[in-house]
Amino acid sequence: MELKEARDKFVEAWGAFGSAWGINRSMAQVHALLMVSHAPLSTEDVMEQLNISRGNANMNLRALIDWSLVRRVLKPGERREFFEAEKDVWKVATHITRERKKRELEPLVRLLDELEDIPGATAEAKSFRKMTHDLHDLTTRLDTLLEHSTRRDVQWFVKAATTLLK
Amino acid sequence: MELKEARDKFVEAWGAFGSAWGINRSMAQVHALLMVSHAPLSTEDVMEQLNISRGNANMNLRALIDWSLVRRVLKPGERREFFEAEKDVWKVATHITRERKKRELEPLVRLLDELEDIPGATAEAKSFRKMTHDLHDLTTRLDTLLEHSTRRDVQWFVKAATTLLK
DNA sequence: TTTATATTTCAATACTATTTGAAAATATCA
DNA sequence: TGATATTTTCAAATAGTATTGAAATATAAA
Repeated sequence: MELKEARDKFVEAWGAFGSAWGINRSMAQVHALLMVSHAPLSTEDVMEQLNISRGNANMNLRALIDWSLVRRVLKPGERREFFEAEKDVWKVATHITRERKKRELEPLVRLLDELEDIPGATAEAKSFRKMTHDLHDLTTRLDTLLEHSTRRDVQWFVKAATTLLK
Repeated sequence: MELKEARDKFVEAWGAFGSAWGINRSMAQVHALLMVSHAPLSTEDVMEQLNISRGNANMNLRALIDWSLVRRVLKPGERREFFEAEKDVWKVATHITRERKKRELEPLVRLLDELEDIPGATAEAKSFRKMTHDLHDLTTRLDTLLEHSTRRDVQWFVKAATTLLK
C-alpha cells in the first residue's frame, strides 16, 4: 500500500470511528488529516484535501483547537494561518477523554449526586437508590481517574493492566 | 425530590449521556427506564411511559437484548413478554464497553495493523509510521484490557487506580 | 486611508438517523 | 381449525445534524 492510500484509509477510518463515538465525521477527518500530515496545513489545504467547504473547515479547525488537539501555527512572512495536530497519541487520548469527561461525565455525576437521597423505604425506592448509588460510585471513580491522569499515568496504568489481565 | 421525578430525571439524563456517546436516545432511555423499574415491563408499558411508538419500543428492546443489557422475562399465565434490565452497574459497564469494543475498536485495530508496514524512508513516511504504530499500540492495549476485564477485575482496577492517582 | 486577503458567521440546504404506524408474520388459545 | 393477541418489519414521514456558500467582519499590506 502506498503512503497516500494509507493516509486516505486512515482519514476515513478515523472519521467513522469518531462518528460512532459522537464526534462529527468532519471534525474527526480534519483531525486525522492533520495527524497524518507532515507539515502544518492551511484552511485551503484542508478544504481541498477533504472536499469540504470553507465554513465547515473553519468551524472544525476551531473546535479542534478548543479541544487542544490542534494548534495554530504562524509561518513568518505568511499572512494566513496554518494548523498542526498533536501527534503524540497518548496526549491525544488524554485530551479527548478529558474534554468528554468535562462535557458529559461531569453533568451525569452531578445529577447522580442529587439523586443520592431520594426518600422512601419501599423496595422500589431501595432498589432505585442502590442503582443510582452504584452508578454514582462508578462514575465518580472514573471521573477521579481521568482527572488525575497525566500521560505517564495513563501509560503506566494501561500497560500494567494489560499485563496483569492478559 | 420524589421518586417519580428522580426516575424521570435519570431517564432523561441517561438518554442525553448515551446520545453524546453515539447510542441513540431512545435506546438509552428504554434502558434507563428498565434500570429504574422495579418490576419487568411490557412493550406497552415502555411505549406509554416514554411516549414512543410500538415499532420503536420493539426495535430498541431487541437491540438492548442483543447488547446483553436487557433480558426477556416470561410471566406464568401471561401471553406477552416482559423485559428487565441488568441492574448491576459494573456488569452494565462491562457489557457496553465489550459491545463497543467489538463494533468499533476492533475494526480500527485491524486497519492500523495493515498500516503498520507502509514503506518509505522519507521523514513523511517515518512520521506516519510512528503515529499509526503508537495508535496501534494504544488501541491494542485497550482491546486486551477490555477483552480480559471481568467485573471484579474492573472493580479492583478502577479502585486501585483511583487511590493511586488521587 | 484604500485595497487586498483571510477569517468568521449564519440562513438556507442537504444529508442522516430516528421514529412512526399500519400491515404482515407469528404465537397462543379455545 | 379459526379467532385473537402479540410481535416484527419496513417504507414513508419526521426530526435532527452537518454542510454549504456567500455576505459580513476582521486583519494586514500598500
